[in-house]
Amino acid sequence: MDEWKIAELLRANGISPSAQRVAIARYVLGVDTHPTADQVMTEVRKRFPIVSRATVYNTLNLLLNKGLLAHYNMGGPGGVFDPNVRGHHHFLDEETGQLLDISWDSLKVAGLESLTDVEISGYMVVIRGRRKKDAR
Amino acid sequence: MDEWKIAELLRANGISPSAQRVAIARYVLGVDTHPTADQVMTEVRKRFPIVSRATVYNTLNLLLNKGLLAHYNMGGPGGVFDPNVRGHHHFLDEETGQLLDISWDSLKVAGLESLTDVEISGYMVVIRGRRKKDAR
DNA sequence: GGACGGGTTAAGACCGCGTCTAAATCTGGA
DNA sequence: TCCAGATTTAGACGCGGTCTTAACCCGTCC
Repeated sequence: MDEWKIAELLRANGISPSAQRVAIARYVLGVDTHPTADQVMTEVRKRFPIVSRATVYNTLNLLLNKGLLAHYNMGGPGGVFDPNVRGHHHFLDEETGQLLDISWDSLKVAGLESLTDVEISGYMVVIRGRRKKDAR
Repeated sequence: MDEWKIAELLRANGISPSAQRVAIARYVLGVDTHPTADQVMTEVRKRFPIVSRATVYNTLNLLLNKGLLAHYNMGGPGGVFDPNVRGHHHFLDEETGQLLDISWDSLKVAGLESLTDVEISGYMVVIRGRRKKDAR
């Protein structure tokens, strides 16, 4: 996504698109991995050398609040960010700690209707395991 | 569970049952909530006034390594411990941050067999939402 | 009994992640 | 251009958790 479109997107969500914010959003909304805040900072600084830690966190929190980004705390220390805000599931590789996406349609969860006393706003399946060596 | 049985259990897992360890294990293996490390320390100190933070963490990690305890990092800061190590699902209350257990049998996940390139060692469904006021 | 030695504990230093604060800087409108 | 509000920066701070070091306990050997 080019910078213009990112700026558009930010504006559409009520965020003034400063240079720093565009750089951060451009990176984090485009990844197909699940970067930590620190990885975001490192990557953004390659293009935009001096961005303070506070600005990175501020911007990530802005994007979170606007629903443009999701945030998980699965294993390991520190949460990870995920630009894929549509429903999907996760696979946590126990060897590497890597978190991989599993498409929403590949799994079905039955029995949610039995939870009568809660309003469900979302759910996901979290699978832990290892990738098979021969299939990698 | 009385102290004798706790000591037995620890010994059976190769942990020498010191007084501190028994006090910690007795509390954390008996709760039906999901305490943080800090809550464990506070509760244990009610019975065993002076236990250092290091000892609490050491013991919790011992129990984790022996598989007597599980540890999650869902929402909010700091992980929580769970003495229920059999499979079950979780409901995360978005209002209070509370984490509740959902029995394994109440939900069914279909489609796991489509993940052919991984060895699954475990999985759970994580549901986010709010408890209905009128049903509480 | 007294000395030794391994395992356990205590207290506090330390570290990493994230937030907060205060001051400097930028931006856009009058 | 000038001003006011928004944004950014650097560093202090707070919290959760780990590490270090010394003290302690307890069984064994002399």
